[in-house]
Amino acid sequence: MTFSLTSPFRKTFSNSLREKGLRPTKQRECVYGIILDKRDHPTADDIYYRVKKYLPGTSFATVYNCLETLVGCGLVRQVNMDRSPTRYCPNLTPHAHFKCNKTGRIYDIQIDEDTLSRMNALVPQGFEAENIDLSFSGTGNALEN
Amino acid sequence: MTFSLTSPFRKTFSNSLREKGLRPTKQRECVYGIILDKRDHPTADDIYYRVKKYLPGTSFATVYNCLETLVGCGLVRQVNMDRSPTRYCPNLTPHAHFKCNKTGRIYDIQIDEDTLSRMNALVPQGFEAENIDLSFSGTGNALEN
DNA sequence: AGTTATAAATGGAATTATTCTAATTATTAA
DNA sequence: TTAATAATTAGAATAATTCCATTTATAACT
Repeated sequence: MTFSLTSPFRKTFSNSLREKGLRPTKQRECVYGIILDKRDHPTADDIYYRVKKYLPGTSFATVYNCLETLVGCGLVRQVNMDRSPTRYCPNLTPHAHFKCNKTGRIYDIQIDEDTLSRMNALVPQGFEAENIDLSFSGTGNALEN
Repeated sequence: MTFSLTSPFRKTFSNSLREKGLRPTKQRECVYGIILDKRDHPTADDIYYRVKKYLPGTSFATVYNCLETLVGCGLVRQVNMDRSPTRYCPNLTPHAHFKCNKTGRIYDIQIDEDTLSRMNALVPQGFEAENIDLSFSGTGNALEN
């Protein structure tokens, strides 16, 4: 059994790939579906084991390849916190991340327009920011811990 | 020949270490001096080769050990951009980093109090941020490139 | 449908930054 | 000056990721 995207996601998925002349393979669909599914910022390793349940023949290289492709198409984003393994996130709105040092869990934090533009205003003349990255670490939601 | 800190830095250096019951060794002084010297955000690798000029017997493990110690004492800060090697920075004021994708160079960007407090205000109730990290990447200072 | 050209997937080896380990050397306190 | 402890050392180990050569799947064209 393969991991099937629901219709609107499937459309976004194949359109984004086709726009770049790339093929919507079942491995790519599965990886994308898994990232959309739990939204728990899984690592490549996490994704690998989840993909295996649907497509047992999948290799690590494929997971990395798929992730690179999905990132390249703008379908998912990489989240890097310090030197820990890269995590993947389907939330494409401007947001920051908060990592709880106790649980390792990562939370999305929305950034309002005003704060976002202030942050962008920090960039000096002559510099052109393509990417902005804001992250926090500390102790997470006391209620959940 | 060893790398000697100028008097005010040397004092900060040995005080910070002694406060934690750690020894101000020549390797630690050298690593710290090198980070203060060029302020170009060197990697452990960069630091290793620079240290070797002064203390040829120094090993990689020592460089990593020294860096860990210096970070632990709050004398230097780690700068992580994506998955690239960790860089080290003696600037302890609140500041962001800008990485030029063309040259690889990293620039410090000051963060004003107002913007900083707005960023901190993004953290939701129940979360306690110990660390905040803001970084940009894109194309750097056109005049310098 | 069948062929062909090309893109993607695969398994395993290689790479890279970093950490660990056990033995040696240096520093500090008594 | 010695003893206790901390730091350094060389090299092995690890972990995440990338590379490579081969096989398989996909899409375009008969």
